[in-house]
Amino acid sequence: MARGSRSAQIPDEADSKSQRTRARILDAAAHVLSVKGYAGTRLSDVADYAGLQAPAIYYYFPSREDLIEEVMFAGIADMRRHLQEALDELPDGTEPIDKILAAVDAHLRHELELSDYATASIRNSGQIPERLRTRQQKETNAYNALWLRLFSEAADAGQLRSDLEIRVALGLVLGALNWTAEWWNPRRTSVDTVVANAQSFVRAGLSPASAPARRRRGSGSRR
Amino acid sequence: MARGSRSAQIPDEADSKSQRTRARILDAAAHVLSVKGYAGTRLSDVADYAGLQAPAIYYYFPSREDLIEEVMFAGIADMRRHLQEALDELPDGTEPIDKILAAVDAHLRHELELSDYATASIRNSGQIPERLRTRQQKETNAYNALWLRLFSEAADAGQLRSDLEIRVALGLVLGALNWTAEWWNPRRTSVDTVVANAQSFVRAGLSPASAPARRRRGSGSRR
Amino acid sequence: MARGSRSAQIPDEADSKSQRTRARILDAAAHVLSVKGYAGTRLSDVADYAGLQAPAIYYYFPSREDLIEEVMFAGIADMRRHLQEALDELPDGTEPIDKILAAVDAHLRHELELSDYATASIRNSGQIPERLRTRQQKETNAYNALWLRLFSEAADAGQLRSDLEIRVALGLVLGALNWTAEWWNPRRTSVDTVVANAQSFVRAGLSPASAPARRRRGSGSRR
Amino acid sequence: MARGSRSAQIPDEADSKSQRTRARILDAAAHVLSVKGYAGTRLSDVADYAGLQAPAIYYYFPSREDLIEEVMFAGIADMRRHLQEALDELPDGTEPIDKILAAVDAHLRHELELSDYATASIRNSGQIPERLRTRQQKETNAYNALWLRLFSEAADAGQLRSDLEIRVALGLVLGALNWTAEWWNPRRTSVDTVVANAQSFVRAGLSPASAPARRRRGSGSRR
DNA sequence: AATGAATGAGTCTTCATTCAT
DNA sequence: GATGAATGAAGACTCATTCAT
Repeated sequence: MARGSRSAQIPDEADSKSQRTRARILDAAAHVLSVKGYAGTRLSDVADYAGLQAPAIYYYFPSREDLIEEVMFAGIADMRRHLQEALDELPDGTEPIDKILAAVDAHLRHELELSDYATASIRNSGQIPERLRTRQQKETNAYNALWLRLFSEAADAGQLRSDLEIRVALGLVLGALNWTAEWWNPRRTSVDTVVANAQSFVRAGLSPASAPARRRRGSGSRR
Repeated sequence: MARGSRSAQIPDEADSKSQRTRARILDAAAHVLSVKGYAGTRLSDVADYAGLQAPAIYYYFPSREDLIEEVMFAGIADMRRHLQEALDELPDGTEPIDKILAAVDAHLRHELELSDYATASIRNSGQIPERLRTRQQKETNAYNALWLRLFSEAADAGQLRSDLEIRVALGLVLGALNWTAEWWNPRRTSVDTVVANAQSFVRAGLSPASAPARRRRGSGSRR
Repeated sequence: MARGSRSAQIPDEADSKSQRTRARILDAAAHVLSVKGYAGTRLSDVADYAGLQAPAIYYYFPSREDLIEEVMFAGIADMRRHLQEALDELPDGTEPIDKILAAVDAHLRHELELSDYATASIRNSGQIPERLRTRQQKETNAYNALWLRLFSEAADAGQLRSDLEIRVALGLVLGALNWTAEWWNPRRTSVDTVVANAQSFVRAGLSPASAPARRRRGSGSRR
Repeated sequence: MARGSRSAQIPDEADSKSQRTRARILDAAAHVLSVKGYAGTRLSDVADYAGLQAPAIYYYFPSREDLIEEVMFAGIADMRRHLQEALDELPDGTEPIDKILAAVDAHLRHELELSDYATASIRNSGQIPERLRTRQQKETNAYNALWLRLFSEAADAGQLRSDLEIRVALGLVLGALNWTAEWWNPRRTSVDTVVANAQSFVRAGLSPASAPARRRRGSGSRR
């Protein structure tokens, strides 16, 4: 259930013992948050999970809210970085629709493989109090802007069906992706299968019917 | 933000003053639950929203947990009834894919127009403690079974692309629908638009490419 | 466990339906009080036991405290009346020690056979708040005065051992009697046996050793 | 009114500051319990008496019930230990009746001098809910068994009047002793006086009349 | 004469947070 | 760096009491 820690993904984050403890607390908070929700996240549970006593958390974070805010922020911030990197790696001239499929791949793999942070961030975005949202909101907007640009480019290239409204279509796609965390069972389906199905579903769901169902050239998937 | 009360939807539920108060409390709980999450739902907030004092709740429900359990259960139970009724109304001989589109219509309209219950139920299904899940779980399974049958029939009729795994595709579709509650803004998009986009997206996303994109005959939408 | 109601013992107390309901509430309160103690006595339990709803009690008593006060008062008041009557029935010239034995008989039978009131009164005398004690205190003093007179007369007649202090001896005797409610099991020992043992114990415990252990002439027991 | 703390009586119980605080809470609970009764015992009163805030109690005890259960248990457990020690100190060959008198001495002094625990235990034994009784019940049975053995030995030695039933006589004696806590006023009578009177009363009350009233040789009394 | 419905006060309990060590 | 001990604020729940019917 618990998935990879952030520090393992991000260079220059695991240094001194102190920083490692801090990371352990963040990871624990992300995990508890993704399971219990904002209001249900108790510092004692986080501390248990991190292997220390609750008051120790205060050595690293000024308050419960700050800790949670950082987890939520890291959730989308990492997601955005991950997506940006995936897009940057695409060769010039990649078709808009293939960029979208690459984004589907990046989003899903990050959500399912890498991080309680993503789940925490996704599940609790509607429940945290306003005052914790500022940084997260900006990052979310930036993330959505990335996606929106992809969709706009696809629309401009005639690769988006004309009966779809861009924003609505984007909401539906992101929903399909975000929700996987709720039902995906790694023992029944591999991540690869989920990714492949999602890409197929999204491509067909968005593309104009006239477009011959070209075999995709692996551009959106790393394997 | 607050949407229709259950009792307005369900006949024989709004009778005596007592029953109306009980319904008001349930509606309030559904609303708070959908916004604040399981652990964040305070009886005092529910009471405020229902226009009475917190202890009055105990006149109608034995405990906070019982109240919440009933909301969660009612959430999917109503959803299932709503979907079942929508399917029952379809004319014999309706194509499998059109049944799915009708289900998309029913699901979305219930979620967006009718009920905090659905949102409460959807958002909190992963957060409530085990002991509150029994009834809800059964109902959820039954609901999913309804959908699964639709997808199976579509697959048998060759109306589902062969590169899609039924269960994965279903998860993606339900995710796209469930997530709408998170981003839909009634002031920017009408429910009809969301429904139309979702139906178009789902039809195209599932159907074999060869299938000519027939204009849908309104079978899935009642308006 | 529940023993006789007061009204059955006291003439002119069971009249109209209203008065019977009032008596039922008092009896119920005495019962609950004797089992749960002062603070543990809830009006809802009293109401259950009396076969009505809690608010109905307010038709007969201004408050919980008034109800309890009346039970406590009735407890010793009845006890005193009962003892007084028993003493009044004794023939002139009854020996002081035999009067004490008659009192032992009266006290025990009232406590064990007749009344939750006595038990309630005895068990809770130390726990009720000061302001409820006034009437009860006076009655208790009067009751103790009755006993004290008996002991004084016995002392004057040389029927109390000189190494006993009157008040201490009285405390011990009343303790032996009062405590029977805590251990007596009607299925193992008859009231008659308890009374006989108590009389024997008290007579021997108080009388000067020189006094030949006369067979008692039944003066202290009516059966 | 408040009497000695347990820890003062029991070696190896007053150690670290933490243990002393725990002991203070127990002492306070015993005191409140002996005055207010089971249902009337508020954690806030206990906390006041112990000189801390109510929630601090939860640092030492999992719940109000656990705290009370421990007080009740300690009440008789200490009593039994105290009695056992007193009996163990008696020289071999002590007459059965003198053992009983020694037990009277031990019981009374513990009850009057040492402990709110005894009073709490005695007064509330009938009022606490079943689930708190398990340990206490066992200890009470063991305590009563000690006394019963003493009475049996006395009966076997012909030192108990034949018109007394052992169990009834024991009930009367323990009642006389237990009840002293209800009336004893240290400003009017010394503990020694109460003990002396009780021993005299019990010896005479139990012994066969034929037995010449030997002067007791102080075996049962410390003076 | 009695009840259904509701409330206000109070109690237990949890939990973030502090602080001395 | 971390913990044991403690606190204040808040929340669920109980219960005596009220009031309209």
